[in-house]
Amino acid sequence: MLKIGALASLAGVSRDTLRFYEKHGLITPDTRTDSGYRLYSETDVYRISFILSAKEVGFTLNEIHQLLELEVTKDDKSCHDVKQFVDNKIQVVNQRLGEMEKIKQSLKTLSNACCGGDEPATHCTILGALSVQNR
Amino acid sequence: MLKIGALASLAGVSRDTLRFYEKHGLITPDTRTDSGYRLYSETDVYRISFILSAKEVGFTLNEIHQLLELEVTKDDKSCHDVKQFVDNKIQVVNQRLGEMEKIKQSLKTLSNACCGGDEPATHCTILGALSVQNR
DNA sequence: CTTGACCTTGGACTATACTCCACCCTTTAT
DNA sequence: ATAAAGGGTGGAGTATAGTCCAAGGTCAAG
Ligand SMILES: [Zn+2]
Ligand SMILES: [Zn+2]
Ligand SMILES: [Zn+2]
Ligand SMILES: [Zn+2]
Repeated sequence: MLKIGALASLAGVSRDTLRFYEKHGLITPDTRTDSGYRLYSETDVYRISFILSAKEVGFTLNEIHQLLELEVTKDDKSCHDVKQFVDNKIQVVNQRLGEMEKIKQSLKTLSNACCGGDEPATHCTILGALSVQNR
Repeated sequence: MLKIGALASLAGVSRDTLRFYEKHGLITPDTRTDSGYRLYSETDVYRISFILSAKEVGFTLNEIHQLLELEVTKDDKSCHDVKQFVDNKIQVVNQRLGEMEKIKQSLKTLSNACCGGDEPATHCTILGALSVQNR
């Protein structure tokens, strides 16, 4: 049984983060001492590790919450369910990637049109382009 | 002279948004009526248009604030300054793009390793991979 | 003179992921 | 016995970009 500080240092997060995750349903202490201290099991280190790994590949805490539910109920879930969840996320990431690519192109167009010289920017095409109502 | 509702509908934003932008220094009414109503000049339509255009190419309100300052003081600024501002932003967008690309790759690797079948997910490689401490 | 449209301010709420704080209690060590 | 280390709760603050609401003032028309 680990107290919050022990789990925190084993898992590499702060005590505050653990309490935050608890508030958001990502982890719960197994019990409490009589004085109210949280007591975690050793396997919770892996649970935190799961959370951190999932965060690293771009899942939000909310999505991780859903993933953890998949994990807990994995006897009732199929690989199909899990894979679909990930594939969904890939779609979302792809979409966002497309948007950012468009933004980058717009910025490049803007930048390329500007002379970049040392004269006053009164004639600057960037400032000009932004001032115009485009849609 | 336009009251807030008129400017809002001309510019295609809400009255609340205009007051929000004012609070953040992006726009200020020319005057107020005796009763306290905000009065804007017609050219403020273009100012809002500038803000919206800049938002569309990915600038944050904070950055737009700086851009607007460039615009106002364009006699003292050079094209070089303006271009540099945009080029900076391109760098930031590029970095973010790289991060998201990495995330996408991780997700794809995860997805590809999963059989996607209808059997229980107890053996699922996705769940497995996330549980393992990677770093 | 009253209704309705429009305006004012201030403050609360949304999502995301925490961090930091005050104030207090418990446990451990000297 | 006492001090330090660690734990508890509740609430505020961070950044981003607003939205929504309440309570009240103003203005034109019927
Ligand atoms: Zn130039
Ligand atoms: Zn220029
Ligand atoms: Zn499988
Ligand atoms: Zn699987």
